[in-house]
Amino acid sequence: MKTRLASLLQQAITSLQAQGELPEELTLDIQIEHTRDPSHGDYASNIAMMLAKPAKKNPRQIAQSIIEQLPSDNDVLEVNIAGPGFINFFINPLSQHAVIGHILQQGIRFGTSNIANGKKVQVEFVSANPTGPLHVGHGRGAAYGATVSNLLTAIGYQVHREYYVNDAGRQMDILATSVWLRYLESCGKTIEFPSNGYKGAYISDIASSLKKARGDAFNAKANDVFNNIPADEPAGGDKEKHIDALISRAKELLGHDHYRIVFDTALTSILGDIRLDLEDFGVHYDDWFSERSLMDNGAIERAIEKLKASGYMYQKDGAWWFKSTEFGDEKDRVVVRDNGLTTYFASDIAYHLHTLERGYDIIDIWGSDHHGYVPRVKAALQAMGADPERMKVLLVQFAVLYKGGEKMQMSTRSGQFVTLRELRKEIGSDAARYFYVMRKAEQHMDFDLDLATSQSNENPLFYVQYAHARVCSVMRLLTEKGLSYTEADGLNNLDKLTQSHETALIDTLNRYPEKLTQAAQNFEPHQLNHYLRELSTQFHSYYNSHKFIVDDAHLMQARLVLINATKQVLSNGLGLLGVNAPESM
RNA sequence: GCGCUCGUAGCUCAGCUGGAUAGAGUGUCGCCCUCCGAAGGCGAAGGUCGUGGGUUCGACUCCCGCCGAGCGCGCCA
Repeated sequence: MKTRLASLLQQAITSLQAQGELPEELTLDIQIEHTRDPSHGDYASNIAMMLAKPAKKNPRQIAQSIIEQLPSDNDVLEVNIAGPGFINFFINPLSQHAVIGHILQQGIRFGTSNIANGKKVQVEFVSANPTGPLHVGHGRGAAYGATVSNLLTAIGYQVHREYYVNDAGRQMDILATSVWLRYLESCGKTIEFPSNGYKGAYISDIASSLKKARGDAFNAKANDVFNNIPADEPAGGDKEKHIDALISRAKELLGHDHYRIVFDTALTSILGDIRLDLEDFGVHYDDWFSERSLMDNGAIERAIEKLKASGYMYQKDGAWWFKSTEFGDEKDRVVVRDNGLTTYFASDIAYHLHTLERGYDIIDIWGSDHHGYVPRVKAALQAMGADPERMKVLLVQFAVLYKGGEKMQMSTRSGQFVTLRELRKEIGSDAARYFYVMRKAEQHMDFDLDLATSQSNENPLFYVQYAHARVCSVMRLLTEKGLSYTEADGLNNLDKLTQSHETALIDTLNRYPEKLTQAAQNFEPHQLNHYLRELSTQFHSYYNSHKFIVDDAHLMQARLVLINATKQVLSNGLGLLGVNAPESM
């Protein structure tokens, strides 16, 4: 309907231009919006006010001229001027009713489109270091990324969901060493556990399963382990130097093969746990991309060569630097360290290049604490001749957890955090998925555990699910009464739906496709979330003021057709959010 | 100090990319079940949109200053 009205306006303006009433040269951006106030009609355009300046005329006068030139349309009942120069359109309610038939006919596909025309895009999200279980902070990125992926798919993108696994680097070495030290403890050794090691209970679990599977294969004497290791922080030393020395010692005492076994056992165990967690959370991936594979197959080396060839690399203090400042970054960045090892940045450059080369545009979903990282990656892509616009970073603020009114501090290292698994156990996947995308992603979010766990009506998810279940309940009752539902009959009697509750509900159903499109294009699941809330509100209100199962058979079928269409849209929307639409509660 | 993000009802947050009288939920206070599920509905109260300027027909929205919050500023990832 919007595009139809825009086209009508376009025609009117064109003929006014031909008559010399409006200047020939105009850059038109015809905006049609839904009115907020029903007394302003169904749709409104501000085009007359936008034309006021170039035409050097009073907006109301322009609006009058446009209306006079407007081609007639059977579904446009009335057009008038209001306020400073708005053009308000009143639409034939019967034309709005047609949406009900569309919804029932298209079913789960209603609202989807192909406006992206199959464009390939990769959404990379969560990608937490496999050094521990996912916590509630990761949960928001998971829910957001999965939902954004669903939304993009719904408007015709070919979406590739990917988890970038940081299975290389120092953090992983710290993990492996932490496991090994716990393993030594399980062998009866007395260990002073490093302050910078991973202290979670899951480390000991991995260590004891290693002990069970391999016996004493990795055993060592405590003296050999700690001999000549610089002091830890509590002992007045440097915790970083302490842990680095322990890593070297672990590699030395275990030898390459055994160290690798400890390392891979830890990695496999934790990553397996993460995968399971995400699956249970309804978050699915097309690929789990290994950082180490980039090293093994030479992709990092190739990327570095490409950067060097671009002329934006230089050597200083024994390291290779990338001149990211040339592209607006705050400072230049090290790509190859003076010890010859590549940085995480180098891996990331190779990873992004690799993705672009496979034909995907990139959507990275990162915690907002990584925002400073964006310019350098874009700079690298640009230096290598790629279009940085093909990479988009969506930042997600961490949710701050509250319990008993107290803010909960979280740290993976110390092992003190609420895991995603615990959260799901307490409030269920549906509530967690819904809660996480209730707010705009870059907005700080307070996640009140007491509220979410209260299972009460304070939880907005129940409200939406309840609307869906209520329709199902009505249909069950219909059957119990020995009555039947005849869709065709209902669709033939839509003109009986004239109550204000009914026209309002139909109007909201009409908005679903554009709402979905908008939510997808702006990467804003919360818009869909709010829409579903609004749709539910109108349904509940309708439910309370009118009975659906009435004596007038035609009216009853018309109403049943309307509430079934509502149920379909609720189900479609909840589905995109990764939430169940229950038949009963 | 510099950079990014953000300040909207008591609380948690929307505000359709510059439009008409700034909206929801929650909380508080009134009502509504002989009735398809009251996990519901109807109504009331609640605001200097952090603050001071600017841009224009028109600003919560765009620009600048200030105040306040979070994050970032490693040859860590």
